[in-house]
Amino acid sequence: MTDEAAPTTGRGSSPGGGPGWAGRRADARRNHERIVRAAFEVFAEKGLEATVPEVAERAGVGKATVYRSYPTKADLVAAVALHQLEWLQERLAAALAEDDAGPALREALADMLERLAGDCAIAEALGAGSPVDAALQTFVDLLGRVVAAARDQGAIRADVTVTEVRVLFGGCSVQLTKYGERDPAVWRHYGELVFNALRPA
Amino acid sequence: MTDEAAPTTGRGSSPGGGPGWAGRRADARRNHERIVRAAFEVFAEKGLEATVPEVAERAGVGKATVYRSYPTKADLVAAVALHQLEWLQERLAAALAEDDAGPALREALADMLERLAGDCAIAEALGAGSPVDAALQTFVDLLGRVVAAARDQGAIRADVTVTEVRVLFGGCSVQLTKYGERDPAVWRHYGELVFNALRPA
DNA sequence: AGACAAATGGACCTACGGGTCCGTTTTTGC
DNA sequence: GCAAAAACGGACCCGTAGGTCCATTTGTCT
Repeated sequence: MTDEAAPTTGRGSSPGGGPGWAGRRADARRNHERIVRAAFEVFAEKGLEATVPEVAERAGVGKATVYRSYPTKADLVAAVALHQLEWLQERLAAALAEDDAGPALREALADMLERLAGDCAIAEALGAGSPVDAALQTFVDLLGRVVAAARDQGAIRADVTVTEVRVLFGGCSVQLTKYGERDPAVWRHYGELVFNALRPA
Repeated sequence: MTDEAAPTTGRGSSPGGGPGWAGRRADARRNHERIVRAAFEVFAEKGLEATVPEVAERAGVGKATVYRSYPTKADLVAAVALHQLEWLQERLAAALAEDDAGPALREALADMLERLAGDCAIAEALGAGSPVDAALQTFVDLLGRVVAAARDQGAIRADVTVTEVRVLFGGCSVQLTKYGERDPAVWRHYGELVFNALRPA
């Protein structure tokens, strides 16, 4: 049953792009759309503790329909997180292309946190042992390169590690979510704080 | 005798030296000790997701015995968190007594994180909506005073808020726990990073 | 030692969430 | 319009964890 449709490792969750979705029935594709959107909303509002039935109800479909597209809850989370991760990676790639690595990192951090405002799912999934470990690796690699560039230019301390940035960045996400902070401007501000933490003495 | 001291349905979920413990049987008090210690260990190792049966087993007692002292799991968590919170508050009080507010804050942050190394329970409970809200208020008040002092002396930026410190501090705790970092020295280092984030431009 | 209350712990109940099954409905190709 | 295939979704199973009950044990007091 269900051949390549089930993204066991969180694969072709992007609608319209996956070739595996070619032969699918129209209503199936439509429902799939709604499920992803519902999952994003629900996880954003209530965190990863939100239940699959909850997502199903929000999407207006049955539990089984959700499980057909995503065999396990982790797959569903991964799909949502992956969507955001892609955006973050693009943002980091853009930062990497800039000349002044310091401001590039600073703005990237602010932009990324602003983007994550109110999105528990990715925030919690950014930690270790998440269901998107593979994709996370790419993200971390990119982040590492941006950090290295800033370090080489002396914009941040010479002993700053990617892990440090990750911890501070992820920590802010989780905490802001916990506090129910929804204002993107505030999230953005924390991006600057994180950058400040890295500045040379 | 000993009938005057709340014979049945003990109820009191907040032990810890209260007068209500006077007439208790010796073994009861001893078990209670073990339960608290076990809860601390288990929560520290596995986070708040650890189960009550797990704590009971570690303590070498039955589930019901745990529930007799702490009617609900939240009470148990609160007891453990409270213990750590007291230490943190004392540390902040000490910082408040120092002259140089900047270094005082910096060292306090480092000491506190060092103390929290590997202790998921308090880390997770430090967020909003925790079962120790009341005690947390005191903690936040104290932290606020230390921050204010540092701010007044120009050791940190003039627009730093307690919330910012709390978010960064709590964020580090949660993330470091998630990553399984156990080295107190590393935790300590993050305390310095947090302080750095607050420095004036 | 003996008796009584305090304390214990294993059996038990219940709620809930992840995940599956299968009869029914909807698309689609002819 | 019709049949086959695809998709649906409500009913169902199961494991787990919070919380309760009561027969039995154990400490304490005389």
